Amino acid sequence: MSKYEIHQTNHLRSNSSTKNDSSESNNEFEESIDDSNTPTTNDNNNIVMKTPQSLDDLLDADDNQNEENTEDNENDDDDDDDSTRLSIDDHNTSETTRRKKSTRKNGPGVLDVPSPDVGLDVKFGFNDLCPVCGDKVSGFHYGLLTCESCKGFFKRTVQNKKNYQCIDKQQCQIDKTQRKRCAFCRFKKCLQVGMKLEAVRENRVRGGRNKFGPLYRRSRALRQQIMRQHFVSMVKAQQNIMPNGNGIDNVHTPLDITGVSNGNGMQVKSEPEQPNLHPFQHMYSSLQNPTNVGHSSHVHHQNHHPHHPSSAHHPHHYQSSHQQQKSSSTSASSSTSFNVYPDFFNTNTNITNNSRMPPFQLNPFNNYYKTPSTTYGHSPPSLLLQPTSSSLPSGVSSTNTSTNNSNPTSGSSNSSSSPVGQISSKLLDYQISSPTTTVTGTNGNNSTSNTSSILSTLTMQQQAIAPNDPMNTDNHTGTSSIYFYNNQYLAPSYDMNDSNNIPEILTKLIESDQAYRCTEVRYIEDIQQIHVDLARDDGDILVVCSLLDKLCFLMVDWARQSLYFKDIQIDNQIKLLKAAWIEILIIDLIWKQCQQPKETCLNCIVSANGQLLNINLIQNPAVKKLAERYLQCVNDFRQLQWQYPEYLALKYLVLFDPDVQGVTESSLIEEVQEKITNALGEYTTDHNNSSSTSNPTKTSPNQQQQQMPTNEQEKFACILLKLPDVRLVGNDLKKLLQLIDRKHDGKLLDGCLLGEMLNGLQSNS
DNA sequence: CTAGCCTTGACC
DNA sequence: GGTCAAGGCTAG
Repeated sequence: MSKYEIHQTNHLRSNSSTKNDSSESNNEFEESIDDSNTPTTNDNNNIVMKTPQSLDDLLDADDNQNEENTEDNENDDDDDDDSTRLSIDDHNTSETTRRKKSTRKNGPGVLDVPSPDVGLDVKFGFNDLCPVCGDKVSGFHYGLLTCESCKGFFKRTVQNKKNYQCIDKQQCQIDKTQRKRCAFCRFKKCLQVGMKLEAVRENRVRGGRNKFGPLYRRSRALRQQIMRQHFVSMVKAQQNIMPNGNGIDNVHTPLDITGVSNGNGMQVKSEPEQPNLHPFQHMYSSLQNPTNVGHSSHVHHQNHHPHHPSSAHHPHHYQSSHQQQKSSSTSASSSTSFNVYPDFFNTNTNITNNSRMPPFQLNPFNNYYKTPSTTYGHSPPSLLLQPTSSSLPSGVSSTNTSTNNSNPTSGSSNSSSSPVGQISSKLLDYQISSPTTTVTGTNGNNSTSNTSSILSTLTMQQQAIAPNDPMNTDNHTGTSSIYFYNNQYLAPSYDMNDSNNIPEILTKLIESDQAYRCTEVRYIEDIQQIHVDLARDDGDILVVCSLLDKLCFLMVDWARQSLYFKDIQIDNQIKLLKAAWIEILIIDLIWKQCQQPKETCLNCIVSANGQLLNINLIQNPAVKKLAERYLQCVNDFRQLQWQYPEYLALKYLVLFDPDVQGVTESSLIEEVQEKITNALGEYTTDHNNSSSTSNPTKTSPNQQQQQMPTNEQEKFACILLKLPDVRLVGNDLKKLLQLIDRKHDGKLLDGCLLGEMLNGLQSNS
């Protein structure tokens, strides 16, 4: 079994193991997020009409310059799309017929060839495994590549409104041999990996195609690209071994990938029996709110009432969505969802009992945004570094902080106790509180504080610092950007002289990122002043949320200045960000932690503020499990010897998801995604250094199944296949934040960017 | 009930 | 007319 194959299998195991690790939370999470999404969003929509606005504002600054560049791209994309589709379809046309013939007898085969293909699969690692049970994939079914049996099982379950129960702890391992043992866990896993309820037709109409066609097509195209990279890697690896090329008789050249002999006289199908699913399309697109595409009634109900009373009272009782509907009217979703964290904040009556707090204090962020003399009023005095506060545009910040409900300096219509005003004032406060006195000075943007838009302020600051002059930052902050890089925040000190053999696109990404990091330094200083005290009864959740909120801000700031992204229409930018923000955030954190010596943070999460957070101090078991899962991700990436260009590419791949609902420039986005995918594949081929350290030196049983690449072609796949784990962590984090927010009647994150992202994701992801 | 195989039909 | 992802059928 190839590493690639192992990895995918392990991904499945990983899902299962993480389920074991956090089975309760996982399951509960799963229900609670759906549960919380809709009502919370509804609530917020009712209460906070402005929610998208601040994000809009953040992005609108570049609107003017981005409005005119889509048409050509769209045309180009269409061409690309067609060509991609052509190659695929051409290939499929010949292959499918043969496949149908062979699979009838041999079962659904990824490579459509009988036993000899096992060796081929092992060799290339391109075997597709059902994300539910690990059996061989027979095609796209209900949204993703699954095996025939899981397809049928899913169909029967949904059509017949099955009501399963788990006799164990809802943690049953689902694999090919045990998938019959627990229908409850099997169906749960079907949903987890992303099988779409709405793809099961209520009217049982046969034939035809569904609305997922384009998604499937893109998936295939991306999978083909992955395979192409594998072949390129394989060829290069072989050439390294046998420079004369004689050693690659059985290795397909990149040009052969749509139909080549494997050397055994067998036709190797590049697609759809391609490498593992592209993470973005199915495995990785799992656990999303089905609302995106949900049309059938049961989907609708699933979305709105996943947390039905029966599930709360009978944890082993799984109801079909239809049945959930029946019971949903009596569901107290809010209360039941909190059962996930029965002891969360229990001791903090000041927080949980909102009635004791004056209105503006219901939003604890006020404490952090509004305290005079510092942006973070709650921070321990020792951490209240003076440069920040002293560098605040005096008068601006002090005025801001002198009141809890207005931002006079903004001159904004938002300045009031309204949610919009809170957002603006908070972000502006954050913005201005950054040590950027030189920025405001150089740009003459005293007007900054007078502008009505947070974004315009941000834009002013962006313009103040020449983005391509890294040293500018030093002048402004008195702190070398290298200081931060060497302190391993996000961007390492990357020697562009090492850019030999780096794909041009990645070089551009690096340049873009490094330029941004220089402007980012001042914000990082701000963030580094935050101190989290996990020993607090509430886990210092307010500070954590404040930190995350600022990271959201940074992420938006980064994205809107990033290569390619700024060429996208603003409304699409918003959609992409809302869909990807949590994963980008997680990736950033993982990257940061990967830059630290492993020994220094074995059981610690390296927070964005540089603080080491010992997860053993986390009181809540579910949260602790989430932290452990996160650390597992960190460990996996660390073993991959994840490199800076790879990290950047991954962020871009997450961000540029053409399947985000409502995005209108999907072709352009897809083109970027493809470019980055190709570049990443090329880079991992040329710059792999993980093989020497890839021997699993696992320390825990759960990790034993995790596999790391032994060669470059597999590193590429392993990196991509880590995305599902990133998403799982991100989803759980979102659920946690939503639960906490709801625990505070939605006022904890009300009016801040984090809350906006959190509650706005429903319509986009 | 499972899962492999067959039929259907919108889409290309 | 081919594709392929739906639903249907049925032996085990």
